[in-house]
Amino acid sequence: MTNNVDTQESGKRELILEGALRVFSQKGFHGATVEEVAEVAGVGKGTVYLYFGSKTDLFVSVVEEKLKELQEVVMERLRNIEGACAKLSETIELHWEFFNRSREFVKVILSDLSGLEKELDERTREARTGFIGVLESIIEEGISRGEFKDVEPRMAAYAIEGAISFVAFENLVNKMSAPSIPNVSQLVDFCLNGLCP
Amino acid sequence: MTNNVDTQESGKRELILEGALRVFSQKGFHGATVEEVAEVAGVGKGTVYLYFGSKTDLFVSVVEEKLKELQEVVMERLRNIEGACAKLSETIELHWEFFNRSREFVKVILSDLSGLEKELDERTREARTGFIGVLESIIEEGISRGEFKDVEPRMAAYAIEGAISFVAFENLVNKMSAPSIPNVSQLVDFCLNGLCP
DNA sequence: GTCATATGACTGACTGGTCAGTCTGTCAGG
DNA sequence: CCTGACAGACTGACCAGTCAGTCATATGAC
Repeated sequence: MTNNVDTQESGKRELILEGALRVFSQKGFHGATVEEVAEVAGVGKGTVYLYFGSKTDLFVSVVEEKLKELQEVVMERLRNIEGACAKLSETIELHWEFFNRSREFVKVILSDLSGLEKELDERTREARTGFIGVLESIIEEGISRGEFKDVEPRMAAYAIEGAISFVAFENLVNKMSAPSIPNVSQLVDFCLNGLCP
Repeated sequence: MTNNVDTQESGKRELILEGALRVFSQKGFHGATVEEVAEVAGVGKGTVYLYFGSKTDLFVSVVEEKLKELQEVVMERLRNIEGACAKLSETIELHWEFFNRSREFVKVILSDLSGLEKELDERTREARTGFIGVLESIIEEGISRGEFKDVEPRMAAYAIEGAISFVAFENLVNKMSAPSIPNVSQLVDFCLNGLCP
C-alpha cells in the first residue's frame, strides 16, 4: 500500500497526515470521514487517495508516524544513560510526556484497535511492538545486570506499557484534576518498587 | 434507553445479550451487524429493538453485564480475606481468570471505546469505574493499615488495571505461547513489589 | 519572448454498497 | 376475535473509493 505520487515533494503528504491526526483524534477511526480529513488538510478528497491506499492505510500511517517519533526520541535520550533503572525511569517519563503532549493521540491509540482489516491491524501492532521492544530490552539488561528480578521481560514490558497508558488515558479523559508532575514519579516508583513499602 | 417488552419473561433478552457478546467479541462494535446478532440469537432483527434502544445501547449493556458479573465475584470472594495485600492478590488473580475465561471479551473492552455517542460512552466508563473503585478501596485500606505506601490510590488503581489488561490482551492476541499460570503470580508480584529485587 | 502542446497533480461529483432503525403484517394464545 | 410479541422486508442516510475532467507548470519550437 502507501501509494506515492512518485517522489513529488509538495508537502501534501504531511498536510494530510496532520489533518488525519487531528480528525482521527477527535472522532476516532470510525467517526472520522476521509472527506473531513481532506477538508482539514486543505486538500481534495481524491488527493488523499493519491498518497494513501485507503482510509485504513491512512490511519495506520498516522499511528506508525507518531510511534516512530516517540521511539526515536527515547532511543536518542537513552544513549548517554547508564543503568537499567535510570533508563527505565527516563523511558517512562518520556513516554508520559509524549502522551501528555499529544494528548489526543492517546485516544487514537487506545481506541479502534480491532475491526481494522487484518493486514493493516498487523501494521499497528508492529508499530506498538517496536516500542514495547525498547522496554523489553531495558528490562533484559536490568535482569542480566542484577538490577531487576528475573521476570519474564515481555510480560513486564506490557505491564509497564499498560500502566502508563491507562494512567495517562484516565488522566486526560476523566482529567482527574491531575497535578501531572507528581504522578510520573509515583508511576516510576510503582514500576520499580510496587505498592509495598 | 433500554426499552423493555414490559416485563415479559421469555428469556429473549438473555438470548440477545449472549448473541451480542459472541458477535461483538468476534467483530468488534463497528464490524458487528445487528442483523447478525439477531441471527446468532435466533431472533428477528426487530426483536432486538424491542429489548434494546439501539445498537450502541445493546453494546453497552453487554459490557455492563459482564463487568458487573466480575465485580460481584470479586466482592464476594474478598469478604473472608483479611489484609490489603492478600485482597489485592486475590483481585488480580480473579481479574486475570475472568479475562482468560471470557477471552474474547477483553477485545471488546479494549476496543471501540471511542466513537460511541457521549451518553452511552459514559455508561461504559461508569461500568469500568465501578471495578476500578474496588481496586481503589483496597489500596486505600492498604495505605491506612500501613501495608502500602502513601500513593495516589486512583492512580495506582489505574496502573494495576492497565497492567492486567495489557498483559491479558497481549497474552491472548499475540498469544505469547503463554504458560498462563506463572504469569499471574509474576503480575501480582510486579504490582506489589515492582521490578527491583 | 510567446505560443502550442503535454504532463500529471489535483479535484469533487458520483456510485455502489452497507446498515441502523422502522413499520407493517403474521401468528400464537387467551 | 383481539392482543401484543415477533419477524423481516424495506428505506433513508451515509461514506469509501473512483474517475472524468481542470489547471498550473514544464518543455520546446520558432
